[in-house]
Formats: sequence, C-alpha cells, structure tokens
Amino acid sequence: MLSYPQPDMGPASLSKLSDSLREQGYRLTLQREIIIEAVEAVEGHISVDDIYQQVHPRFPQVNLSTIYRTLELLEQAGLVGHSHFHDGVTKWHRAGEGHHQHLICERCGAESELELSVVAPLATEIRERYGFAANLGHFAITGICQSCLRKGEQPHHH
Amino acid sequence: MLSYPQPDMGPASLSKLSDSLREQGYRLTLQREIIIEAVEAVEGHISVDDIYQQVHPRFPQVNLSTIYRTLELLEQAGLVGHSHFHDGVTKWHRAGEGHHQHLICERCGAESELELSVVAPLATEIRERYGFAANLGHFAITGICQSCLRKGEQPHHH
DNA sequence: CTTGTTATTGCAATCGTTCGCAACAGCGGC
DNA sequence: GCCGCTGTTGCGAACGATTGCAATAACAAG
Repeated sequence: MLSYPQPDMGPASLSKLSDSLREQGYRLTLQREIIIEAVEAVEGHISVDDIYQQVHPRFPQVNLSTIYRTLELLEQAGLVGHSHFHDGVTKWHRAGEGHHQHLICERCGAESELELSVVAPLATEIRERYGFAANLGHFAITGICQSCLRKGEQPHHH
Repeated sequence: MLSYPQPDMGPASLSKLSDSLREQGYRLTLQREIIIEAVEAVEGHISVDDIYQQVHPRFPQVNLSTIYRTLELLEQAGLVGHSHFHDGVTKWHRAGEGHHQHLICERCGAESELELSVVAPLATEIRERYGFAANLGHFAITGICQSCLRKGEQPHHH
C-alpha cells in the first residue's frame, strides 16, 4: 500500500478499537488505523469531513470513500455510531456508553442528545403501572427545538 | 406558469392544507396544490419519489426540486412532518392528528394504550432542561409486555 | 382587465454519500 | 524471505437531495 511514514505508532499503541477489529477478523490496514485514531481522538461527535481534514495533511492519498467505508465497518462491529444533524451533516461517535436518546426537531431536523437519566423515571413508571418493560433506548423523541420555537414566534417569509 | 388543465378541483375543494398555506401568506400555486393533494391522498407515509411518480403522468413538468421545496415549506408551516427510515429513504406524512401513545410488545406485537398523564412529566422535564417542546404523541414505546414477561422468565437475552 | 412587484419555479450545477471495478496490499502458508 | 488468496482501496461514475439564478406566474393595486 502507500508507504508514507506513519506518524510513529507501533503495534504496542494499537487502540482498543483496532484490537476489536482484528479480533473480529478484519484486516488492519494503515488507513483504518489512521481513521480509528481520528475517531478516538475526539470527544463527542465528528463528521466524515472533519476526519478527512485531519487526516489529509498527513495522508494525502487516503480516500474519502475509505473513510465512509471504515466508519460503516466500525459501526457494524459495534465500535462507533452515527447521527444525522439538522444541517444534514452526519456525525460519528464512539459507541459504548449505552444507548443515548435523541431529540429530533420536526422543523429543522436538528438532533440532540438526551440524558438517559431524564427518561429513566418514565420507564419505572410504566413498569409499575402497566407491568411493561419499556426499551427506551431505541425510540426517538420528536418535537420542536429551542431555536425553531424562537423563530416560529413570527411566521417567516422571504 | 405552465397552463396545463388542472384535473378539476375548484376553489371549493381546496384542502385544509392549502387553506393553511394561504393563511400563512404563501402563494397558492398549481404545483403546490398538486403536491398537497398527493400528500393528503395517502394514509401514513409517502416519499418524494412516490409523489413524483404519482404527479408526473398528469404534470410532466412538475420539477422534483419543487416537490422537495414544497414539502419543506409545508413542514415549516407545521402541516406535514417527515421521518428517516432505516433504508435511508425520507418519508413524509400529514402532521397534527391525535396525541396517542402506544406500548408495543416486541415479542407478541400486542399494542396497548398509555395514559398521556404518565408521559406528561417527561415532556415537562425535557422542556425545562432542553427548551425542547416534545411531541410525545407520535412515538411508540417498544418493550416487553406483562404476559410475555411472565411467560418468558428465562428466554433470550439479546 | 392591465400592470408591477416579488415569491416561486425549472434548470443545471453542486453537495455529500454510495457503488462498481480494477489495482493493490494484508496476512497466512511455504 | 517469497507467494497467492482475497479483503481492501482509489478512482470515477452515479445517486438522492439541495441550491443559485434567470425566467415566470401569483396576487394586489389601479
């Protein structure tokens, strides 16, 4: 493959994500390590383009589609997840940390996260009143977000 | 504009959605009426392409981008909403209608209703903490119902 | 009805993402 | 080390969705 000098990162420094990939029988390529490193370096969310911007200076030849494919692979392996944000940008984040809950705006499509602790009391209540074990990890709450509420006070025209 | 004969639909038959649009100060064009008609004709969800397929035979010149823009307009006007399905397709539906909450069992498919009063505190909490006006009427809560819980004390985890 | 203003449309370019395919490289076997 | 199988990559074309812009039509006013 491309033989650029790798910014020093011996096998010893291989991350958990890399290890998981190998254990699942995938090949560990240079591109994948680079992309994984970028994902791991970030708190919260990161877009494909963010990764590309970060990787490109050091690895001019790493292709965009490889980033897309690697992220998809990591998601299938359960190592990362993604969300769609209001401006249409897709952002990725490390998995783990359990299922987070999303608030999705019906108007602008903005997607934000919701602490599970906010939702947990509802699960308890439903369990007590109906004997129903709710799986709250997998539904989205829709509604109207703060900024659209403000904008929506007076109808907008162009 | 294009002067195709309109498939007979006088002002008297103008829909609620059309009325709402006009009341909000938007112009009522033939294209918008056609698109609105298509949305109203459908129970449940419809994709942009569904609309295009349905409209195109009668209105060869109605442009795809007009459909996109009209749906976006209708959503901002609060008349329709959209969801992203797991296959990536975006689908649209009429907004409004009743606030009903359902509990759906993942095992047996049983569907029961949930008092809104159980859910209301969550809406308040979300409003206070995130400034987000949750529309809890349109999400289903999945999980495992009482009888399946009893039957299946041992069965599957994940 | 005619006119003027301006929102709306059609078109083509564009954006972010996916896909098909030939070239290539990781990894296990020699 | 070298070889070969096959998973992976880079490239470019294609896809759904969006946007800029000039032409056009809706609506109000005369």
